[in-house]
Amino acid sequence: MTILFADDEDRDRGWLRSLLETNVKEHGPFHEAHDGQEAVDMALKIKPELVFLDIKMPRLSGIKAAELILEKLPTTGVIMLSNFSDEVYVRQLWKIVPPDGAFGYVLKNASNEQVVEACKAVLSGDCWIHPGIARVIQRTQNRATNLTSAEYEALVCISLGMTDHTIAKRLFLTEKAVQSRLKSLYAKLGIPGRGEGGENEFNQRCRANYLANKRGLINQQELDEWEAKLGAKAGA
Amino acid sequence: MTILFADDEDRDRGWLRSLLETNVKEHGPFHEAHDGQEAVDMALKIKPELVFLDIKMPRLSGIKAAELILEKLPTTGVIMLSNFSDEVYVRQLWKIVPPDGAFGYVLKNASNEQVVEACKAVLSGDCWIHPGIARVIQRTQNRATNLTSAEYEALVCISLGMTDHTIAKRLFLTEKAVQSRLKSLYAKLGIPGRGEGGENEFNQRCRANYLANKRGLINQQELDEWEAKLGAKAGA
DNA sequence: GCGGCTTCTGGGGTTTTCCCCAGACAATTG
DNA sequence: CAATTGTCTGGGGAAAACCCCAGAAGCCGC
Repeated sequence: MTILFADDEDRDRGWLRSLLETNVKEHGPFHEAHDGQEAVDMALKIKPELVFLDIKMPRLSGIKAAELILEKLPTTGVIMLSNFSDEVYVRQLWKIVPPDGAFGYVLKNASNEQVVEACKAVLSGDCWIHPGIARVIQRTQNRATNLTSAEYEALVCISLGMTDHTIAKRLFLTEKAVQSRLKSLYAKLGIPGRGEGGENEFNQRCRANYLANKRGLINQQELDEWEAKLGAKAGA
Repeated sequence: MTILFADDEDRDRGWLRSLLETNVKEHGPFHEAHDGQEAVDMALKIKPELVFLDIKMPRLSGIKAAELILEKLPTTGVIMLSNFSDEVYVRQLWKIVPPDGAFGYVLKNASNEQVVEACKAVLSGDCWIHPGIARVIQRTQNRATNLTSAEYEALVCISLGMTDHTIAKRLFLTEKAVQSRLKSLYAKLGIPGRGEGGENEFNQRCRANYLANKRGLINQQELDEWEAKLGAKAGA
């Protein structure tokens, strides 16, 4: 039984280590990585049966790391760890996991039992998804609530605080096109228009922000990365 | 040496327990609470010398718990644990800690050494503040960047997606007053006005949101609580 | 090949947000 | 006491955001 786990924080590595030591029979020494790149390197060398990957790690995200590992070793069991129940990540993960691969997605506020459960499931070829994410997954498959990439793009832009005009220039669109994207975005998020809100009238732009954050469609870290990307483009 | 720690997550209690067991000499059995209320009850009974409190806990937040404990037992050493480097919390904490009290503030991504360090500091009557928060504390004391409560209130409202008109009604102000608050808020966050942004024109409302989140002035959990409060008021 | 969907386009409108200006009042501070 | 700061007040104006409408191009599945 070869197990690798990757996390950049002392606390979480310690957590996993003691958890696995007491719950996995016939465990060998565990292999620990401190970031995504190290995890990939180690995985390719030791060919573990099971890999735990934190999503947020320096150098290489857990998602990317999983992609690289599964590319070479598609039968590896992968369990993602995350602080967030974010739709963004579930989305991304869905794309890279082989259709018949075994993987798990557990939130970091999971109980010890849940982690052990996920561990067993993945080792026996099943998937284990944290209860808190079940509804998220439903949403990614629902037409009426699942955002298209155009809408998502617009969402990111307004979340960064751009005006319609600025967005149009950045994405090479007309302002009308931007407004069109926003309109359908608001609709999918279920934000009432002017006059439909009764006593609670909303500023749709800001409301979209709030709801998107709440649903985990976006989060601060993701936005910061976008900001870096788009900001650089703007500087040129 | 009597030590109490309170956290609602398996992982973090496990972390603290093993950390303290290996690093604190002559430790007795540690006392563990699972939420804020339990922490207060236990503290009043066992009168610990040191208390670890997670900020985000069910029933009673760590901040409130600290307040109640310090009220009765002002000499207790308190170490707050947080996932965030949020200004909101530092602010609140500042108010309730007795001027000569010893307390610590450590982020949950701290290394094991840092926690031990904080522990020692507080036990010997010093304060220990996580490096990542030093600048936050500076900001809370800087005139030009520290928000007044009026500005903060406005910030929360726009982050929830309210319009000027809705805010005015909720807070019993004129719309002009709301705009006045927003204007100074934008200024303190350093958001350029119309025409001042050059190529990057901003929607100040949304930009304020983004920056406030980035600085930890607000976060999703806090907003959700406000939403519940203000939403209830609106329903009536 | 036909509907269905998304996306972009355009005209022409209302409301909201933000801008500049200036004044008044209370509380704090030197 | 004066000076400063935070807050609310007001008028009037420009720009942005949002509203309705309708049409056309492209892509997909049936």
